[in-house]
Amino acid sequence: MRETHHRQAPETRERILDAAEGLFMAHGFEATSMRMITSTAHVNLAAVNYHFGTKDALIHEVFRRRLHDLNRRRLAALSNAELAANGAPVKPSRIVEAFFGESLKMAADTEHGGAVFMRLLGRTYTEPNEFVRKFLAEEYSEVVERFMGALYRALPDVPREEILWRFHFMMGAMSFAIAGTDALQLFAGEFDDKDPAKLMERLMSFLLGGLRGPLPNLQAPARDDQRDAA
Amino acid sequence: MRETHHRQAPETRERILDAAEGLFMAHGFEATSMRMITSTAHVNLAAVNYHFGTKDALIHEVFRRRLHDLNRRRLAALSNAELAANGAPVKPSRIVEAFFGESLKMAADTEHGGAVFMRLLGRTYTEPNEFVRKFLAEEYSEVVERFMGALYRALPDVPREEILWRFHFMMGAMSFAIAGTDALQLFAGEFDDKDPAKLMERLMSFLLGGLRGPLPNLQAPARDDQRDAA
DNA sequence: GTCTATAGACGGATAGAC
DNA sequence: GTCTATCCGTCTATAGAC
Repeated sequence: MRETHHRQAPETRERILDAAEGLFMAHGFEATSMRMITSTAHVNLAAVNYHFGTKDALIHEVFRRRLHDLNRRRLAALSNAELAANGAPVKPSRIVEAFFGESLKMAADTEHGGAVFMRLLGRTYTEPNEFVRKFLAEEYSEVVERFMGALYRALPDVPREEILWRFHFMMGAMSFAIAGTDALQLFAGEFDDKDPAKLMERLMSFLLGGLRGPLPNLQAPARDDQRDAA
Repeated sequence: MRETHHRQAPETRERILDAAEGLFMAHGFEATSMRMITSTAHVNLAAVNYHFGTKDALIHEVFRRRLHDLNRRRLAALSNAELAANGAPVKPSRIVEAFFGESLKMAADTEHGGAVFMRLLGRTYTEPNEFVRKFLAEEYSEVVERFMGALYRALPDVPREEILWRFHFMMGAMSFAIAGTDALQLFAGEFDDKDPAKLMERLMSFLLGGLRGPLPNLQAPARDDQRDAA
């Protein structure tokens, strides 16, 4: 593996990342060649390998630079909610808002490329590529742990597995919300209203409804002590 | 464009389709080469071009053969619910069950390859590839029209755009439900219980909760009394 | 750090024998 | 319908001049 040079030539480097982000979003990783990236970024073909080493390393860096920021904001939002709760468990709606609200905020940021990135991220959750799955899991591990812990404390009577599934479902809904009409064209031309603020309200309403849905009537396997009073 | 030969050599043809389906699911379209497909199917490399013409045509056929059946079942389920309603609008929960219930049924069919296909389909909803989006939209057009019409009749007081968005969110939740732990490994090893029957109850509970969530407080054009979507 | 040029592998597709 | 052999394009990555 070749050494990367993070500090030099920031301009070229950023141009490559921006171009790659947009092209990955539009065409996927495999269908996006280095040549497409370098010609879009107006840099030389060899510059990518010079700055990032390999295409995989470039992909990784495209995600790392945004996810670092996004997850920091998510954790900060959760910490704020916890402070406001003053020792009591945070309300589930606050937890959901902390996580998905920051997602949608970034998705609404069309000026600094957040919107492009979030659409890329949304589809990457279901990315088959082994190495992409691996580093996404690493980038998310702390956030998942913190948010799941908060939800367990907020919903002590709900089996943890149910909470995990519902969070998973919420991620799916958010993915599609951000992808909007770009991804699935089944409803092409039918979404007249794409105002991000309204999307936020629409999604939150749906997510909280789903989270509060009556628990399914499973023949519970008599687990011991799901009640962690924190 | 080369002519396809649907009736001849069904065995080879089916083996190719099965192999392609599995490999597309595991690695994606671009990362799956013709050579991977033919060696997995134990057929000659040239057989793919003989039977399907091009790789894109093969991809199309992988989807067509399953979607035809799936959408037929969805429409039949909706028709049954409409007959049972006897002229009255079908309950939203019945409509949702008709659509997503058939999805999960196919996802639970591990014997005839339905499970593999549904995981492939789930991630393909967010597929960037232009031509894939296009034929998916075509395959779905009738189903979308029928189900949206049923939901509009069932929820006459809910703005149609809200219904569209919520259905879109539901598709996202279903996608992730089917992808399960395979897609996103954020909760790796934490889903102990993958029983399809329980997944069905879990997902339905979430979807209906989301559908019934209070309508978001958009600066609405003063419609009368939309407290609840269900 | 940036460039040209190219190595070296693999991709989809086809020609033509059987 | 099935096979071998091959064309020709594109890909990632690198060597080496500047």
